[in-house]
Amino acid sequence: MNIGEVSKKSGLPAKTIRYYESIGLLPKPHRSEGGYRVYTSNDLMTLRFVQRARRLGFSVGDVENLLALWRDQHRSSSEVKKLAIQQIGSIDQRIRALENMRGVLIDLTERCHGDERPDCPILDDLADDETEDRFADETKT
Amino acid sequence: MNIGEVSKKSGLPAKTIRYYESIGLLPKPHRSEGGYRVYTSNDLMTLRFVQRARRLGFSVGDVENLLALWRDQHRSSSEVKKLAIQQIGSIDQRIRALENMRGVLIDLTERCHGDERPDCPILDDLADDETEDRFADETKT
DNA sequence: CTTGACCTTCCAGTAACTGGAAGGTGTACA
DNA sequence: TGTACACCTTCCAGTTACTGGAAGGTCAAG
Repeated sequence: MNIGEVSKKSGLPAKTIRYYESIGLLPKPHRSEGGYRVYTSNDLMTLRFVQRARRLGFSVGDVENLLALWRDQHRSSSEVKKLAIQQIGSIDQRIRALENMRGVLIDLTERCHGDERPDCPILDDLADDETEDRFADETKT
Repeated sequence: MNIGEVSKKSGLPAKTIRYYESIGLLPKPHRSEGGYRVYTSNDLMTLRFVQRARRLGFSVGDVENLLALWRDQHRSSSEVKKLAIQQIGSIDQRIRALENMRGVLIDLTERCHGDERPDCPILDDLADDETEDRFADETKT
């Protein structure tokens, strides 16, 4: 299979596959006479694995670890689970941060009449000295 | 005020303030004899505004628009509200994407016993051909 | 007159791609 | 046999929003 085909079958853009190869996440595939990358169905499985792990929000570095564990017949499932649980933690943090933003924005838009007039609590609050803490980052608690 | 002071008072790192200046988000401040940036309390207000808008997740480009509206006495509040509502929409999207990831990960970790043994549904599902759709990106709906 | 905190510019690196240019390959069709 | 066209190659640059670090200038105190 050429890169275009595995790209379609894995859901990873060809550019991205080459990029993953260049950073060492993926092993270098065989090359045809003409210099084209040639992939086996095994390679395709790896690409699928990578694509799914990325979709779950794992960083490229994490995917590297997951791939290593996947290939290691002697891994313990606890190592894998640990990575997954860390990932859930970081996702939870991001969700909380976004929900904070969302809350403030909802409040601001509800108080803004949104018509021709220039006065606007959104801008006022962003500028206002007294409003300090409503914009604070509460994700550290 | 020198940059260190406005940095403390605005919550923006000095590096970031210089960076914002370099990309044209902030106007060039006056300079002292020795070449130090000198900020007025007006400049400080702008820095605070920027910092708060960024904390609400607005992109630097959005902040530029918000700043322009803030400075424009003839703006209509509807323009501001529109930006805020767009921002809520994009936050909602991101939250939904993260919640999808979270759901899949929770399910995977619940099914993984996490002990010494190597067998692990997390890796199996990432690799498995039959598992396709559970990893699909449902944020487009 | 030196120490130390603070400031300056500039270059490079981060994450994870993405776009585009310039050019080679492979094949189907006239 | 030619040529059109899709597909492939490498390489360089750009994206977002900073951040780190080096090399060196400024300023106030002691």
